[in-house]
Amino acid sequence: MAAKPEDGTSGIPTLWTRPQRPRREQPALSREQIVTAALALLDSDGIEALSMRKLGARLNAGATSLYTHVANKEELLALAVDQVFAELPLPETTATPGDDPKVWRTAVEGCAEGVRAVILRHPWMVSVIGDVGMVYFGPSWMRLSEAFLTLLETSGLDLADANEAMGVVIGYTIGAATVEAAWLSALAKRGREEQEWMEQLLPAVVEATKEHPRLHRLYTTQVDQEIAAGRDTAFLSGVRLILDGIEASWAARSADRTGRA
Amino acid sequence: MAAKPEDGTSGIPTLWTRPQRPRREQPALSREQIVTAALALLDSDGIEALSMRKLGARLNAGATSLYTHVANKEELLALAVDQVFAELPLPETTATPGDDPKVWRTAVEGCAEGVRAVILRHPWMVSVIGDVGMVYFGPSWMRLSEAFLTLLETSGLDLADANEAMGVVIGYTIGAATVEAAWLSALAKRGREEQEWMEQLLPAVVEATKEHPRLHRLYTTQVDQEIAAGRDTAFLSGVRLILDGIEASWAARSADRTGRA
DNA sequence: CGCCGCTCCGAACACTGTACGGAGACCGAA
DNA sequence: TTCGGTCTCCGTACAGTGTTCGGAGCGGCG
Repeated sequence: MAAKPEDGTSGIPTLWTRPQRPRREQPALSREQIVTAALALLDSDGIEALSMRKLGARLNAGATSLYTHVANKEELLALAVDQVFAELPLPETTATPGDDPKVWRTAVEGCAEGVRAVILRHPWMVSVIGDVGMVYFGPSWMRLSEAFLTLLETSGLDLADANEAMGVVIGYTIGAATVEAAWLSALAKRGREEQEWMEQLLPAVVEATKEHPRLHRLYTTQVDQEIAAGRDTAFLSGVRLILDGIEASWAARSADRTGRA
Repeated sequence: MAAKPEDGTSGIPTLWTRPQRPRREQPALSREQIVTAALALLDSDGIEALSMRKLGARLNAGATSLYTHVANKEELLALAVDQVFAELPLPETTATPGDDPKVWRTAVEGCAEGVRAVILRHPWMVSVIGDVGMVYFGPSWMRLSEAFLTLLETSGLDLADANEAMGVVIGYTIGAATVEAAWLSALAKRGREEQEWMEQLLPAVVEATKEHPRLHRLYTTQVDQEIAAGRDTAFLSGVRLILDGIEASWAARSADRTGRA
């Protein structure tokens, strides 16, 4: 009875009104294209909005067409994560062993802040980072690691120490950003602003912490200034704390070496 | 024609052969029961094996019965996560301000190791921790935080500093454990042992790091001793690094206070 | 007795990821 | 030119998924 909408043909496809597939100038779909479209979808509508069908539709393609360019949804997500890390500017690596610690410290701080920012900018990453264990062998992440190690090594650490230091800084960064992003996207999902949510939730939390005096004090006195802007500086001072530790143990170790020699 | 298997009745249910619902001695299903069953399923078969139907089946119940005790799958997962953190022994809080730093340091180390261990013991947590931002208001986590803060505060930090210190340690712990667990469960999903996977994958990775000299060196020389046992000590030394930083800035700050007074 | 509230659940809905087979387009060889 | 092969795209189909809804059986209360 009714013709399909948007079709312009009668119900039964005849010889004359056949779909007329698009001419193939060039493959029309590419892995890069797919990944960037996926990224756009993820950023705008979040992780649970990404389905192969919706993604296909965005590219004017069928869902199953994607599978000629990407093995899996999982692989697609891994590619997306790597793509995100590609945004990061690499730390500059101009430090030399004699330098003021400030030089490499600020470089490391900047790097950590960059990773955190990238995660907060794409909050869906936290629901994905646990599933794609192989990201750490992706090209973008490798580039970043290499630059990071270069920075630390040219500042005087040997490779093993540099690796350890990187592990600590990156570990902290990922953990802190994960916690923050989880919190933020929990808020976003419920469609609240951080401020007003706090106003509504805090009383309940405070009530629930009757027998946790320290948490109670924390929430009643601290939290107002910890919101939003406070998170940035809190993160940064965490990094600085870690850098203090690294610097101290580094100093101790190189003193040990020279003292022994 | 064929009667349903296991049914013992003919095809059409008559007055006599009616299902005979189980008598209701007591509600037969409870939130706790559901959560523990979910935990068992998650631990044995991983995150993607948990579906409401399978979980129901394990409890000799229909899938939809679960919804009278739990609002969502998401809420169920949040409960499971909280349940897992309930496993943790709380740190002992017997430190006093004058004590040898070793006292609170080892307590903090133990606490961090506990959190990490719990995550590694339930690797599915990492695919879930990013989605349930509210865990940090769950009772178990609150208990843990309170104990942690108590420990630090009775050791001489004021609450704000204690909170910052806790943030750093916990952040690092979650991040490091996330990375480890993601890696481990990526291995597990492919059904390989860590050792043999390394043997197969490493050459490829080393090959892929031709233009990343530091990563190259790292993988060719370091990795063998970083496997398995090495990860524990690597994590611990990371925590120690952080504690160095905390202790230093703590000393500096209290010196500042007494000097000023 | 009727009525309410609670628990359990079968059926159904709207979607999901992905395997498969086929259709058309391109290209190089015969 | 024609033929075969390869590559890309995709309609269909399958085996699930989370969740809603209406109803059924039950216990207890009036």
